[in-house]
Amino acid sequence: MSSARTVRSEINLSVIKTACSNCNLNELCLPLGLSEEEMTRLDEMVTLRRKVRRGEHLYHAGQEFHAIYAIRTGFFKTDVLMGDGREQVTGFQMAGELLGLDGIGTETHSCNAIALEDSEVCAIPFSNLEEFSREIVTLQQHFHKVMSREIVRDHGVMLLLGTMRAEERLAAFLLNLSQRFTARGYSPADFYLRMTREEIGSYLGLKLETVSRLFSRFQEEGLLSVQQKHIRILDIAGLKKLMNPTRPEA
Amino acid sequence: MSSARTVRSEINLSVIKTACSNCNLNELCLPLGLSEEEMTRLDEMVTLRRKVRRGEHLYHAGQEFHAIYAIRTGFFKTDVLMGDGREQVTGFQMAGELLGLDGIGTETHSCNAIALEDSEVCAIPFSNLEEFSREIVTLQQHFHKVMSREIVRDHGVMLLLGTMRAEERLAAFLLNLSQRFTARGYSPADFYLRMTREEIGSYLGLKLETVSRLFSRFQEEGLLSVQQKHIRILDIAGLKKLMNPTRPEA
DNA sequence: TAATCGCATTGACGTGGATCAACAAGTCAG
DNA sequence: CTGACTTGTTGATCCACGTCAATGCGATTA
Repeated sequence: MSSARTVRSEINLSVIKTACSNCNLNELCLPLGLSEEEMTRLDEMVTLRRKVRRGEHLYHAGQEFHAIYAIRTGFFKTDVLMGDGREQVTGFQMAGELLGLDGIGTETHSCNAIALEDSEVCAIPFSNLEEFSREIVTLQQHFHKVMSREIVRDHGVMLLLGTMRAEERLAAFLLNLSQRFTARGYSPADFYLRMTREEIGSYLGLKLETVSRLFSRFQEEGLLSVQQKHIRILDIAGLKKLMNPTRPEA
Repeated sequence: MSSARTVRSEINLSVIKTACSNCNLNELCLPLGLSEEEMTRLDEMVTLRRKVRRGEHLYHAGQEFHAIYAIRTGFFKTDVLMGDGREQVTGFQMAGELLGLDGIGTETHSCNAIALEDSEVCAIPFSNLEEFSREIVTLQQHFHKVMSREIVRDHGVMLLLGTMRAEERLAAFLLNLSQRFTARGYSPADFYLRMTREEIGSYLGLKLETVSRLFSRFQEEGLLSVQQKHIRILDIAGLKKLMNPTRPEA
């Protein structure tokens, strides 16, 4: 149906045409809720696939913005850097999630997006996205929801950073990962972390030593089994209780 | 030109029709960038004015979402509450800024919006906003930018909460307020805080005593003059230097 | 002008997490 | 397999900020 899928062989192999309509992520990603017909129209949107290898940037802070990226496979972190080198990780993103929303406002990316494992993304030129979302109401609504949910997620992180204690933060973090892995069909209780202790710490506003100690303590307490990056959650309820301590008095 | 502005006298006075085209805030608010003709079309959008008195909620977390609110006059805070009563203030909003973006994703507000002084907002039914932004490209683009900037702002708060020390946080907070007052034509250096020390502390991830002590210290150091809620910034450069300490070594 | 109330200031002291430091365990190149 | 390097663990100590408590101050009402 779309002759645009023909790829001239001399083109860089890491940049190839892709189609939402036969992507198994479309239930998690931008096309959610679109009819088959709308989805094939979405395919017309010039979406290029791009490979990003572990450690490489998908985009840099300061770089000009022109596309939103949907993660096809892999795992990313986004961060912002302070003048003196301090880093704040603002999020970890996995398959089906969008990257680059931060760039719309100023037409310049405001953070760095770095692959934590070899990954593949679909690039969606933003002008196309805006054009299509004027025509396809479902797409417009869904896109607005995605942005709004990002804002709500950020508020959750503020709550975490502003008012939770270290152990609550790590528990919240693990439960969040668990839930997202589940949504992707992976085990809720058994997974490999793609990020270092330092990156976890940066995200949670803690130092890597504190994160490491907490992992050890959670293990001692029978909540987790930890072998470096391999985590098994042994007591989900216990973790949840850590996060939501019933108020001491009253 | 718009007969819709006729107000039946029996209608609750706190809910009256309003028009963007003769609002002096339109350079800061949603209509930014619209042509005169587009602006008059925007007026057709059923925008109702609503008064919210000091201490009252504009909306509650959990309440059903149907409108975005543009602040006409006044000052708000938004916050999220934890099960055990801990509060995280997620932002302070002033004239021309939008409230309610958090509700789009789930069609339910995820935070509380509370007036810190007697205020007035314009309610913009979200379905209308989506409809109009399908027709008016400028409006669509501007709305997307506003949402994106909210995300970027939130990342800034994460940076603040996750990696800055107490004095850096307060300096950043004051400079941010100063800049926003300036954009509204007020003095960059002389203003009244509308929020308590506790609310500032909640926003900055600090306790009210720490905030109070920092105000005192900044005053001793000649950076500020503080008399309760009346702040005069005496040394903007000094505050900026506090926020961006040149790295000690290297 | 006194009484009440909410908010702000200040001091004394305690502590959660940071810092500093040593070491262990992976990982990768050759 | 070896050595170099990155990442993770653990202990000892420190300190920025929290906690607890007393006092002050300004606004409001009587």
